[in-house]
Amino acid sequence: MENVRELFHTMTKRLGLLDRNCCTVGGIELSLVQSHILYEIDRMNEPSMQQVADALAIDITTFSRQIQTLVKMNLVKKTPYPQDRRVYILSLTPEGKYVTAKIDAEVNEYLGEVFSHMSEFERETVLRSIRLLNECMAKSSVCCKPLF
Amino acid sequence: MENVRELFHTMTKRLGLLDRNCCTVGGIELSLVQSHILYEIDRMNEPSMQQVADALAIDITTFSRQIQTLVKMNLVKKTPYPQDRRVYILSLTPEGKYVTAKIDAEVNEYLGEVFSHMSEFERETVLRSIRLLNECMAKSSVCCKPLF
DNA sequence: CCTTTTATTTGTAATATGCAAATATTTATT
DNA sequence: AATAAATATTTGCATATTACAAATAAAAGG
Repeated sequence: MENVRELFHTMTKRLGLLDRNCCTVGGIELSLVQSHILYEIDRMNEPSMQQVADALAIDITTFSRQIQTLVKMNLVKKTPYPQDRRVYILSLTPEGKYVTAKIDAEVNEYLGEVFSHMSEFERETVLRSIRLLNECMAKSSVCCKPLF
Repeated sequence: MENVRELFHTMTKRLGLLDRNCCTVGGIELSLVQSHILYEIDRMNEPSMQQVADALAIDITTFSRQIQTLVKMNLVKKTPYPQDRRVYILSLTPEGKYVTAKIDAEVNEYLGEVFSHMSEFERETVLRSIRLLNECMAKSSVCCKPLF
């Protein structure tokens, strides 16, 4: 199957770099992990700690401390969940929303630039390919299946 | 541009998980970073410390210590470079080669399984898409350009 | 020669990680 | 209802990772 792994390796390396370069907003500097946490919280619907940690495959104890940091930075809010008092619901503060949106815009701008080197047809093909790849990864029993 | 970032986010998250799950060979447990270092050393031609660190965009001081660990684990060999005595050439020990090959096989097996959920045509399309994407990222001035 | 640049290592301090155990609360079982 | 088992989250602790600044050593330039 030729150099498939190299293809993927190159891609993830570059996308990872892009991701890393998009972690600074104004005066605030985030780690990659922190930026991913904000992204997930924004995307999920009133998630609990455990749910976000699972979605990111981060150990819950590490996650707990990361959240403490993000709360101190005033980017994340922890709300006790009345129906189950063991649980905390996570949400973004206005500042957290702003930062997350800013990062999102930056990533999208970069991706837009990358796609600007393609024709409309190529762009559609690439996006369809990634969608298909994601579906197949979800189907696969080897790795991602149990989590997503 | 729709949910492009989400598409990429999902993909990199899953590929990252796959990568993480492929770091244990026999009794040896590697961190993700260490597995990437072995991969790069294997791929590059008699690289120096600096070259590998640059390729992986790892800070050279961090890299230096990672290499010390890998040398202690008997996976990597550092050879002084006669033409420039500041430089060390990195290579894999037989054990390092074995571990690297094993990881490679495991990753490829997983990728093969993912692709098994596609038709031949889809598979070709996806691989062509990733190749194209890599080319366009290389062209882009926003992020990866200077490094690769 | 002497200064500057480059490759690598070490000092040090901050941060991240994850296992084990603690705490609090809910659910299940008797 | 009382007790046991399960779940969500936090802390203790030991280790690993990270990166800036400075040290060392060798090469290159003037």
